[in-house]
Amino acid sequence: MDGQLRDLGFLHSRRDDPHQPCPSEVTTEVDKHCPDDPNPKRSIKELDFFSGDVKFVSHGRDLESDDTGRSDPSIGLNLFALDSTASSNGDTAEVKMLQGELRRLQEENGKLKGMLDQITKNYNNLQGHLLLSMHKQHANPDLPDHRQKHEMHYLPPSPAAPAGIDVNNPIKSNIKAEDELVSQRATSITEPTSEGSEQEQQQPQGDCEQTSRVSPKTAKLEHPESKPEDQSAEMPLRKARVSVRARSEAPMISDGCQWRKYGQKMAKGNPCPRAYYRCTMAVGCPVRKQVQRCAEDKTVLITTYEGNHNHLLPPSATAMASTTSAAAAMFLSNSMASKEAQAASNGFPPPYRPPTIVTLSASAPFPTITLDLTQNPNSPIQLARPAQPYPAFTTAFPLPLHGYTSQMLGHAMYATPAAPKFPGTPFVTMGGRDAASLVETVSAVIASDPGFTSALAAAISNVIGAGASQVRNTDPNGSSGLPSGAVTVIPDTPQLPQSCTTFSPT
DNA sequence: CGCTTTTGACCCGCGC
DNA sequence: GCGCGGGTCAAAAGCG
Repeated sequence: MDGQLRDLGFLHSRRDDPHQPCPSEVTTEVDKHCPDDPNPKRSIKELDFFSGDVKFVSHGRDLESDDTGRSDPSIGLNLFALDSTASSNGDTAEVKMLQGELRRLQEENGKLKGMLDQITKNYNNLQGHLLLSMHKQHANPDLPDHRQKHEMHYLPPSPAAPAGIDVNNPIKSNIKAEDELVSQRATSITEPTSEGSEQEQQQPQGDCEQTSRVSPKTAKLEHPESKPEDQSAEMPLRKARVSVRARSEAPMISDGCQWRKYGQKMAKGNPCPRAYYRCTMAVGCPVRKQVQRCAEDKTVLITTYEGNHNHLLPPSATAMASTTSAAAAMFLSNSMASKEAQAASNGFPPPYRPPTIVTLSASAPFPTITLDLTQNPNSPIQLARPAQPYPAFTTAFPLPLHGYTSQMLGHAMYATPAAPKFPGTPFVTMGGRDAASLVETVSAVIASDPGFTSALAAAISNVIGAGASQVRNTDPNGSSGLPSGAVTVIPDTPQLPQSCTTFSPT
């Protein structure tokens, strides 16, 4: 998890927060999109959510890895260029002050690392408990009826989900995802093949893991000869979607996939038109997405995904796909056993008390889980250390970096009927499976903040002093020509080993 | 010229 | 049956 958190890279917005002035001292890619942008059309085109080649390396890591006061050139951010300049100016007092600050930051980094290690251990323990309990539940034929019926709602009617996560069987996919997360946490993730998915589902119930993945109920529902009335009665939710709410001035967020617009409609109750896109990365890809601005807040862009990709996704697309699919899986699995999840969550130790809430509606023909990246119920967000030297982070970076991973999910997650409105519908807390997709959701949360890049730049410049180095953002297309002093962000956004945009348990 | 976007028409499900 | 709204189609227009 250390690597995952450190590598929480992601995401920068091509179009920065419109409410923030373009940085002057700190030069970022955002500068390209200032009003004097020579290519204004491009600049406001899209908010790049999960650009795969965007990297972010925590300065703490730099400090730890290099005590000489020089940053790793491969990282590209010369955080300590001031040392030489200060020395050349003979300002030894300032140098000493900076060195003291450096030591203090190193100590802080060590503390945080220790905290992170502890969290990682607890997380792994929790995963183990969760998997164990899930195995027991699947192996237990005396499962309560309501639980079994819930499971049947979402079991796969088709042989296999084509791309990655078996969103039609979230328990199975979650188990797999968690297994792989445990075993390959720090390794690069390769794209799964659809053949792999098929093999998984077609394998006999041999070992314990597969027994847990393929329950007798699963096998029953996979056979089309099941009574139609049974299916219709047991599957009230014919389609599910994942909606992402993000604040952006751009007409569309860039999620790494290629989309072609095929329609636009005026939706009732919203003065903003709804645009319809289909994935064009592969012929016949069934994935659709709708993009519409929120009626209440036009700065909020609502992107709704539907369907499974039938092709492999580029790295830049897997983060969003994993996020949405994980959210969908969480939603489905949680809706299966909301009571159990709530009971379980209440038993979690404080760091793992699931922070995410889900609202469910049994009447929705198209239940939608909404990743709301526009608000933070835990506001105001503060860093763990109040007397911190990164004021820009506390003001512009809406992520609670308390060190407790669960709190990173401060943004609410909703499951609603198609319209992403949040009335006072009953909600349940998410179960421990949240942890499996924590990183993806966190990445989305960070991505949601269009001011993240500028905040990062401001924070760094605040640490090292203005003008020490130019801080640039990376161009998702790699065309910006990263200077040596640039902030480099690790591209391997942590992701689930599988990826698909979302799911359709039809 | 090929691809994408636009936009009116059409289809379908649902409620009355 | 009718109207409404959501979703899709497909011809025309735009663009590089």
